[in-house]
Amino acid sequence: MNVRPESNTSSTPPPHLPDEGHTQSQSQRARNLSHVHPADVTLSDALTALADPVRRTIVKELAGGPDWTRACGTFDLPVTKATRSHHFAVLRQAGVIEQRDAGSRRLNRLRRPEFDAAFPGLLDLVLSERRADPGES
Amino acid sequence: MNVRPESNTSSTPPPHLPDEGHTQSQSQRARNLSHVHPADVTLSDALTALADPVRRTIVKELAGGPDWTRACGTFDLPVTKATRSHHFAVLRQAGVIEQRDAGSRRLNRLRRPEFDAAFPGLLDLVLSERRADPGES
DNA sequence: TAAAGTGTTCGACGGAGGTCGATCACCATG
DNA sequence: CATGGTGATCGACCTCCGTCGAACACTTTA
Repeated sequence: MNVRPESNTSSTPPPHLPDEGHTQSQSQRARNLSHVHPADVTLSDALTALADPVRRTIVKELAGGPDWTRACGTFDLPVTKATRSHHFAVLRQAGVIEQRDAGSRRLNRLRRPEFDAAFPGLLDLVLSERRADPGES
Repeated sequence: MNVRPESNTSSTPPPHLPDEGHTQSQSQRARNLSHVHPADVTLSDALTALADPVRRTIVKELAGGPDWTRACGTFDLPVTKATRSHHFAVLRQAGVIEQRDAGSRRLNRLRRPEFDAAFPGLLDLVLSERRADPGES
């Protein structure tokens, strides 16, 4: 699963449009923010995305509060901001989260209903996992 | 996830006993056959095991027939028997399958009820995935 | 404009894991 | 006992990916 933005070399164009018909005042950074709808995500990518403990921590923390209330930097993760940014990109490309720029910060939202529709029970499985577990593989 | 048999160096001994109280005539090869109950498997290991497309093919083929009817060599997989053996070991250590020796062959069984109890919906997700998909990641 | 805060990108590194050929162990059959 | 079949094990190779520091881009605030 390549995360780089120029890796959109898929043979079949994705059917789900980003629904950004509004030519609203969009920040510069948001232009590089490509999203993938859960319906266009393979099971391989979904499982791979959620197989990482750091990414599951993000998902669980995100589910603990309302949408659009957590910026990337507010998560308690044992990695640097570079790795952090990487994990958020993977989750975004796997259709797990949605991101939106708010000033200099990037707010997040768990795509609960869409992802549940595409992979029923998978998010519940992650959210029912007990917190922390620092010694796991 | 180490698969080697001597890697049983876990700090906490697993609670689920293999239930092999029968001192029945057991083949020599079966002595090296260590199983892990799905209840003792972490979500990380479960997701990692099912994230591989070859292993998901095994699971899907296994679900297509009755228990104990498919030997390891009867699966249609695009890998050599060495890699094949590796994947079966990973699935066994993740509590997904159970294996039993029958003569010179090793028969397999999908641990449907136990695994469903430990990770509800996960197997259904895999089994509902469309077959083949040779070009996926 | 300068400085601080937030997040991404880049290049590099290291470990984990999927893959293979070769070999070995066990079982069945002649 | 010899042969063939099945599957595990070993060592090696190679790709993928999680990780980091450094640099960069954008935004806000002083």
